Amino acid sequence: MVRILLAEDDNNLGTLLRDYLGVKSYETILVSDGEQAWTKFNSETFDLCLLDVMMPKTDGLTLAKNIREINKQIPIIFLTAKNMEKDIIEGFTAGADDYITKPFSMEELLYRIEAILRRTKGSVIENKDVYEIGKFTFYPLTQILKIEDESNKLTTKESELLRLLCTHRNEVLERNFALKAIWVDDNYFNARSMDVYITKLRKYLKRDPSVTILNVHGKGYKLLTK
Amino acid sequence: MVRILLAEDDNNLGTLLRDYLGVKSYETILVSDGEQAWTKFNSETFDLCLLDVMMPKTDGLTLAKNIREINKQIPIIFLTAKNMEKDIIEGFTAGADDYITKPFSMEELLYRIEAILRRTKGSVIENKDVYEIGKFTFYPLTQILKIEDESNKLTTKESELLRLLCTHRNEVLERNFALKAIWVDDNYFNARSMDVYITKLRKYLKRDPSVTILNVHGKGYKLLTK
DNA sequence: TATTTCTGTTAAAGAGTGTTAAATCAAAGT
DNA sequence: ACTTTGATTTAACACTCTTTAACAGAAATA
Repeated sequence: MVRILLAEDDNNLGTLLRDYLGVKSYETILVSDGEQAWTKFNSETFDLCLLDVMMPKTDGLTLAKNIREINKQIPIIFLTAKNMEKDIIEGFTAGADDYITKPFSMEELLYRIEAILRRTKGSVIENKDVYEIGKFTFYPLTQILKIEDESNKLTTKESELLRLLCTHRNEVLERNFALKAIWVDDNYFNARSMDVYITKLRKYLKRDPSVTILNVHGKGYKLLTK
Repeated sequence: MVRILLAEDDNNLGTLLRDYLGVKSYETILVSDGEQAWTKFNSETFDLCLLDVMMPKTDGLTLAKNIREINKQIPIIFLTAKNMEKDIIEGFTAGADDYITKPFSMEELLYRIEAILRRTKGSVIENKDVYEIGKFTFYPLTQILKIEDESNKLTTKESELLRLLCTHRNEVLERNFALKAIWVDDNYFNARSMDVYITKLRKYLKRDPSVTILNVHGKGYKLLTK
């Protein structure tokens, strides 16, 4: 059972998140300011912290700094407002941590959480580490894509994108979702970068013609294995 | 046989839905509050839940949460009032689930149900992935339309529209229905856009003169294969 | 018949995508 | 610190998809 400490002062959003994460079977403890969060953190054990940056008493960034002093491992995800200075956040999110910008969809947040847990804890989550794609076998952990005699070591970005396509097989993987998940920021240039990676993946996947990455105009991509 | 658990406290609407879904050969069990629904859910097996959000005893959202705890797979569609907070619903409908806003047409609901079953269970429904249209063969998944030697890769919109025409073969596909299904919004411009696509499809289908897309003035289109 | 609304068709504009190559960046070794 | 290597981003160009505009014709309505 994964335990999450959620510090969020907007009570509506807070309970919504707690309930949603609960449904997804994460045990989530909700507190509404930085001081409570600090107290909770010191009296119980958690696997992940979800901290609003703007909070009463102690703000999220300071809180994170304090938490880091006594625990260098625990993943921290910040919930930030859209207009927040990027520099400030990035200073704190270096390392294994991450942040997500309001407003975000529940699905997005869930993806971040799973991604981080996948990296830190080993396979708490349904961390499938083998995908069969037509004649290919894809090992996201080692980033290796095999077909018959040939074996390719994918780069990080290639592998992450292919993995997302796999988890959304036969349905549309939305551009924005993939961008936010892999590139964090979904600006024009990252979008173009992603296009380049789609081309790379298509090149790899050419050896089995029954495998296609289909574009859905204005939406995203669909991985088909006919 | 697909089994649906329908929880709806308005008895008129409830029986109406049950009968309609019955005609469409979904075995539908109707209950009128959240507690009954919970009891039924635990004593029998279902393929899909259709839950009114506002219900006596246990409301739909809470019920869904309970159901989720013991079954992570089953698709849940909420029936919601028009004025309900979108955020709240979306929080719970992320993932494989969906919701539909009252008032809705039966056909609309049916379309949602089929869409969801298509995604979750593999092809319970006429998730036909091949349609024969006169001398043509149409593969909606890969968006390919074949006739004899010629093979055309359709665009997303072309393919979706042709697919809808196929599922309504020999009956009228209503403009509004197609617009909502494909374009989401049924405003003037999208309607004109759809006209353009009808022209495109007719152009493709010219090679077999026994295939016609007939206009039904003021209603929609009918795909005929004589 | 006159008028309005709806449909058919074509072409253009605008936005999105595919691809290749060069530039930049970052890590690792010398 | 310098160089090398490989990954990633940026740039450039061609092309595709979708929407919008424009005009013409058909069907309904008064």
